[in-house]
Amino acid sequence: MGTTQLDTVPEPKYWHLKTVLTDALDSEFAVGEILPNERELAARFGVARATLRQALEQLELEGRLQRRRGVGTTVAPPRVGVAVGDAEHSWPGAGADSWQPVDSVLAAPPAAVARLLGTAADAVVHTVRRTRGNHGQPVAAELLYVPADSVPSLTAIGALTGAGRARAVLRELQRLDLEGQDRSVELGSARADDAKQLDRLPGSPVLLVTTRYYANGRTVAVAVATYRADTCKLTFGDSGMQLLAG
Amino acid sequence: MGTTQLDTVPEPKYWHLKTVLTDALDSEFAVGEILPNERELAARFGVARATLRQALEQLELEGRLQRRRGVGTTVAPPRVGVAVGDAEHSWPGAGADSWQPVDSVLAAPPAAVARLLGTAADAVVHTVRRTRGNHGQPVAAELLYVPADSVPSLTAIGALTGAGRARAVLRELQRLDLEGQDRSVELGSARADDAKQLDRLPGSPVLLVTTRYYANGRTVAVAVATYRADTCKLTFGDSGMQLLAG
DNA sequence: CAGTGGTCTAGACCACATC
DNA sequence: ATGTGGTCTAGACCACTGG
Repeated sequence: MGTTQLDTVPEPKYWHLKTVLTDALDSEFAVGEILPNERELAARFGVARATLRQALEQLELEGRLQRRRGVGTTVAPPRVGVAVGDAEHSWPGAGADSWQPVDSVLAAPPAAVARLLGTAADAVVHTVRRTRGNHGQPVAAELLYVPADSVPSLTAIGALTGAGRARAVLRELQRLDLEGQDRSVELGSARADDAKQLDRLPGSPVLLVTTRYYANGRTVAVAVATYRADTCKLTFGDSGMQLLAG
Repeated sequence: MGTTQLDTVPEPKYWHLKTVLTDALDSEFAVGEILPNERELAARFGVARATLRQALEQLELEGRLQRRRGVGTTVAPPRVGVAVGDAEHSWPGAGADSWQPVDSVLAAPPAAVARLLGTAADAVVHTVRRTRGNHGQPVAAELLYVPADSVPSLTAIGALTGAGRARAVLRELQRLDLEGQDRSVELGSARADDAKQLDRLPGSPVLLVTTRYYANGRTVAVAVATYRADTCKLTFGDSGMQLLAG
């Protein structure tokens, strides 16, 4: 007789709290405004602080809130769209993009990267670090892995350090004939060094964008970019989008 | 004298725990194996259960673990690559894809979708629900929003229900001349209904893929797909990738 | 039924930012 | 020095799965 499921499972408190807070954020708070502190919010809703925090955590995950230790919890602005596939098949650092080279060293990449590159697990490769900003805020940190034999004409690099060395590697890469590239996006948590560059705590959720560059019939470079998941919305596709995107 | 930063900040316990567990997963456990239960693991490491759970949570976020209430915590298989941009510019449901239409109703879309479609906030649109599976496991749930005037020749739909109705809407859409599309990817948390379809708890982390379809010089449809963030790695780009991907 | 993970509490102390 | 969010504890009970 079609009893629609009423008096069904009791909704968890933190889940209900989340909806209440979401509505409040929509109607009563302006972007950038500081919320009451966690102890007061918990008291106001009659829950333990840990429960309140569980709700805040989800809201931060959804990009609605921003929490900073020692400061407070603020209402986050809508996520910024960050173009990831704006130009089809282009080398990193080509033209004027929003990336900034930081430095470069020779180091053994993580096992997963070595597998993609087809190099031995302990082989060292050029490792270029870049960061990407948006309106003054850091949004991404990237490590680009380039085996030495991908850029054979790169010589006399020993004398270079820092950003200069990073630029030298990118320059050599751009001389190759890019045959293709592909990407994957997955969820991860920020490693300690990336977290510092992104101004977040270690372990905060990030979007990992892995790009593989093909030339000469093989994989010549792999880039792993770490985007702040709380503030970023990655955009792909036709250039027309950014103009219309809300 | 180059004192490398020793006795620096005390690493949080859950962070250290995560590292230890990660190493253990790499060396001592096989995919699918069941870990000791949380109370025992906590005791074994000499921490409170809540602290242990904080570490497990992150590992689940990274796709290393899978936790199921009433069952236990198991070692997760590597993330499956799910093609999102495999075919350039194609209508949903065109050809043989891994999506399965579920049903379709007329309903008012969320405000954010209405904004993308350029419809009034309370205007109803065709809302098609589809699900996507991979090796028998559900990986994504999608809601496709199609304003009625995007498919003017769609008539006599009132008699249809369920999957048949969903297919009818998709069929009409495919008759249009697709001019372009673009996508965005962001982090979200699963709504209650999506969570049920994905066999997850409400609030679990998901990747939201928003696709916008252009035809006749305007946005004719918007799709919001919800992918399980714990098990999915979204792949874009050249078709050659999937063959080589590890 | 017993055992699992999920939720919740009421405290405590710590790291950090700001004044 | 004060106030914030971040970490941690030791418990309790609930919801779910499986034999």
